[in-house]
Amino acid sequence: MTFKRTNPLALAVLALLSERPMHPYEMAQTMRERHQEEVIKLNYGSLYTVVETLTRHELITASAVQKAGNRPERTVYAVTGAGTAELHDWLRSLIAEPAREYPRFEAGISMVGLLPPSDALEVVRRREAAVTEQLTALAVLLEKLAGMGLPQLAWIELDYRMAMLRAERAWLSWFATATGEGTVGGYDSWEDRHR
Amino acid sequence: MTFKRTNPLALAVLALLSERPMHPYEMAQTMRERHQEEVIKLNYGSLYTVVETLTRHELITASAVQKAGNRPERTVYAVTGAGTAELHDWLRSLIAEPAREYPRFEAGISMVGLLPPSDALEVVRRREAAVTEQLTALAVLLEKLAGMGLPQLAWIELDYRMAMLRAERAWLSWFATATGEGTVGGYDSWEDRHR
DNA sequence: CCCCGTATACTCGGCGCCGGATATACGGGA
DNA sequence: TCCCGTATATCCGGCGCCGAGTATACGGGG
Repeated sequence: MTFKRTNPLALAVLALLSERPMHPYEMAQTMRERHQEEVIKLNYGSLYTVVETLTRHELITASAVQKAGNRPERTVYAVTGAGTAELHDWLRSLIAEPAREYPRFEAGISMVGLLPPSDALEVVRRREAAVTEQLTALAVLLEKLAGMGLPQLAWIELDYRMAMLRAERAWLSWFATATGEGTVGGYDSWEDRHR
Repeated sequence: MTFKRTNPLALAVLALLSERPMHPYEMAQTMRERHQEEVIKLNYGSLYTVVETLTRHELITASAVQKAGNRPERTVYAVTGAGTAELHDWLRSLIAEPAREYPRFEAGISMVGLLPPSDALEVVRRREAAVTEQLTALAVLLEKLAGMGLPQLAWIELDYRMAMLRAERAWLSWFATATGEGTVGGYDSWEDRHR
């Protein structure tokens, strides 16, 4: 069976191992240091599962079993040729081909008519505030990274995320206003349903 | 153990059953007809699992077992009081509180430096084209729904999605241009790494 | 009247993901 | 020297999700 590109954590593993061989725990540490866990969900349990799966598909191999002092053994892995190929191909398709991902907010907002308009207005405003907070937090982080001398390419994903969050905030602001003024299409029957 | 709000399909089930009692297969049909599967991932296997879980938590109950002709038995479910409360509360938190969702594109673009600049430019342009296609497809669908007399509130999630897609397209366009011109921060070392 | 494709309605095995458990080593304070 | 909190490194049971499989009924063409 061919390798299924499900968990992006596997992508991170391939990327890390193409720098140098590592053992799983070290991969996790490195991801933390580089703020990669902001972008790719990291979970120790999943990490070991992913490493095992990659090994089974011969995209990485156990290159050594170290034993320093009396510490538990640690298995060091290295990327194979097929692994490097997989990394690049996966990366290209990840960027080139948008994938349907079913964001939870879309599910929520699609049912907003189930809430009374006043409640809807309140929760949307709360989200707007939360998004604004995320934006300022990102701006701070970005300031810090740029201050450390990192080039834009090193935090390009944060740039993207900020653009998306700004767009979301603008939409939320519009929707809140339209709901408050009662100018959103279908407002009258919406209000009628809730009395 | 308290009910975990993981699968949004459970939200759809609660919403459908607060209209009227249904059996699982009918829920699926209804979701299809209303284009809900565009927003919430529908899978028969998951549907039955979700229904069972909701039953276990007494958010819905099997209200009847029908047997029409010689067809297989079908179990009809109805929402309980606790279920209605859960629906509203879940909905409110889904809208009010942004959840980290790790979009795959963020993972991809964060590693774009691993590709040579020319390859990066190509795949980003391809995504830009794909996003544009999605936008025109959505515009067509939206035209159709509006033509059927449905109010804006009935397709508000498509409105949101279009706003997000437009923002993404704008960002992709900027990034492609900056990469092509070599004006993205860190371009020189990026190019150097790939010769 | 038979055949076969489609619709109806659900079932089931497998697998990946998660979070908590496990076990040892190290370092600093009392 | 003892204790305990933190770091190191991995393991494992359970569960939810997925997609393919099953079985019957209906309806239209030949």
